[in-house]
Amino acid sequence: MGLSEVNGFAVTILLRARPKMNIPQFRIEGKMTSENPPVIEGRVARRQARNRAALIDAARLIMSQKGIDAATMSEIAELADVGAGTVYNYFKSKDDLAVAVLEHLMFELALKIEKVTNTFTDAGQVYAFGLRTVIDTATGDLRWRQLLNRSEVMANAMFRQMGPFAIRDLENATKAGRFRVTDAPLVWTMATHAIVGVALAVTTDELPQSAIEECVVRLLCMTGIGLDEALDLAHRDRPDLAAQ
Amino acid sequence: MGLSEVNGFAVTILLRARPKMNIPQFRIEGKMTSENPPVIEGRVARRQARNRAALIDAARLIMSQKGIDAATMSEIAELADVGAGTVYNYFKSKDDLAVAVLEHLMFELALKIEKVTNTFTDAGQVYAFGLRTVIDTATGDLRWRQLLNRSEVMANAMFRQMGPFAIRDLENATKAGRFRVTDAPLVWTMATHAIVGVALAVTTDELPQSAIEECVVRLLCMTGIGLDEALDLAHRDRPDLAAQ
DNA sequence: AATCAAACTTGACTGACATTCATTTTTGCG
DNA sequence: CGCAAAAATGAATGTCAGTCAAGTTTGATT
Repeated sequence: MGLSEVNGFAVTILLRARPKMNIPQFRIEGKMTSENPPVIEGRVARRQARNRAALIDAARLIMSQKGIDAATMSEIAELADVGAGTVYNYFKSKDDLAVAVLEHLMFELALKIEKVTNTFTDAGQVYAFGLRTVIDTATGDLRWRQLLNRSEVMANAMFRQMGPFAIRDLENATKAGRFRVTDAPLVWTMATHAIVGVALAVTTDELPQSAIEECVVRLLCMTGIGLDEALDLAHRDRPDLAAQ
Repeated sequence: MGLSEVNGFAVTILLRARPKMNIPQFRIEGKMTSENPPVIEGRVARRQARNRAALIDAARLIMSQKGIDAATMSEIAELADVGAGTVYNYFKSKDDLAVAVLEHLMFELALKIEKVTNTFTDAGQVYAFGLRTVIDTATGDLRWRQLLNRSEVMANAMFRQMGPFAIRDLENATKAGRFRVTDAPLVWTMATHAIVGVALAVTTDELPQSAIEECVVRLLCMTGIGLDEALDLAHRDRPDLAAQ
């Protein structure tokens, strides 16, 4: 929804990648994970919130189209309808903006998953469902494809935004005797990087589509349940996310 | 061996990162994975081999010092003692050069591991030992630290250069009834990305040093042996690699 | 040894940005 | 309305990655 413009690809694409950047400074504080519009004080604050959101949105659009590196700050600024210099009032650097975009994306997905799984009774199944949804999204959603190329950033954003949920689930399932995880953050770190790696390989056709299913199984193996139980867990019914 | 010069860090470091690059063309063919100096025909060919090696060496030195993005082509060319333009006769682009550097590094390590493990009798143990060695190197060797920031490239190089060995071991161990792996390339893809991710997190102090041990265990879990067997395998005696 | 074309080198130059900063505009307030 | 502080702006700066026209080297041929 909302990908209307920029139908094909600008034919004028210059295959650029990885420029150099300087050490930046900036002013405006304030986070805003986009979920929670609990009335913002003051007109300025509101405009800033709007600008920030517009920038993230514009960046998301352009970056997921041409890739993070090929996106230029000026076009992002223009699409967000602010001056080129203004971007730096909101984000320290291009990379910082990219991180914001990715975290935004991840947080949205985390919430979507949370909404479905909070009715589940088996903590293990919650984790399994989360894994599968993330991989499916990463390989299926066009908007993610280009972003996968910066895997550390992607995996990091995934770690931070979905981590609280994932780690909670890993620990719950362990308490319930379902999993055997001693260091949940470690397992989740490994999972995020593996997911991004596999997603990248699948979208590049280095791995077949079918690897996704098996990937979920292997990620479940990492939780210390055996292969058989992992297979069982992975193949259980899974409710559908209300498709994006 | 041979890291003599550049003792500390140039204090003049400019924190740069990710420039833009164009689509390149180039001429000279020829690989040369550095292992196998089987007499190269002709003076030209020899000079080219020397240049290529010098470039990879220079790039390795500088990139592992300032990071891949912050390294500039000119300084690499200068250190390798060739003209700035010459680099492009050997490598299509900066990224291409970086890939060559990483693959070189990986191949060396793969051979080192191979040399030790080809006396092992248990295929599972070979894989386990390989995993541990890679993680130890990635987190311990200073020269690797900076390179981890481009995780996709790193993981990719690892996949390609060590993959033949790793996949062979996974399959052998499976045939021997030791592991239960149906799709070895997938498992190895997941492993490489997870390894790089964990190494990155450890060198960044986001994960404790102790995570390394547990990481090996969890990677072994992915092979379909249970947690207990994984623990057992991970804790077995491991011969030392003749230290770098 | 002299000649020549092909194969290589070279480094000055170009085009592209990311980021900065002097100015201008907007706000909030007395 | 008048001001100082906070924000926005876009022209200007600095830094490369990658190109290319001109200069060298090579080895084959005479």
